[in-house]
Amino acid sequence: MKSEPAAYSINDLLRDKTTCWDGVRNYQARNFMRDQMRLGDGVLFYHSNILIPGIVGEAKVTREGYPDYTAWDPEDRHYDPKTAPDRPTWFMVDIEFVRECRSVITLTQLKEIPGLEKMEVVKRGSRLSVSPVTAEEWKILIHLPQWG
DNA sequence: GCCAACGTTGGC
DNA sequence: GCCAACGTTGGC
Repeated sequence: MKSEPAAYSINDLLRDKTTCWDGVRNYQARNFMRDQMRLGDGVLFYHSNILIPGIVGEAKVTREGYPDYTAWDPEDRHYDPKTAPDRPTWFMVDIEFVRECRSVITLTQLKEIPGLEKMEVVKRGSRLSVSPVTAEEWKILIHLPQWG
């Protein structure tokens, strides 16, 4: 899961322990949260739009897909006037902090590791804020020395 | 700050 | 349903 640290960082998650992943307004990303993420699933927390983008920590899913209520809040930055009150368009999951990397697994490094070529985040022009990680990719990533 | 990539919108 | 215009994302 990608986040701009200026908006919400791994340290924010460390402080909060848990958070709802609200504000996603992209159908593909929504589908992953609504249909594929399951209780206990591992999550890699990625910082985007920063000097050194990359994976900075691990989290896990603590609540499966449910309606993102911010879509109905006119005061919210992600308000979606087209979403009917009784029929949610947007979904989110809850995640919980697991651990922080000792050092960032940088995007540059990710691009050099064999077996990660197909990861969404590694692809050029990738804009999906939520994307799946295969079991093989997870195995490679979770054993990197940056976890400490 | 630039710009490529790409999703969304809206006119036709 | 096409496609140009536009807006957003995000690496650099």
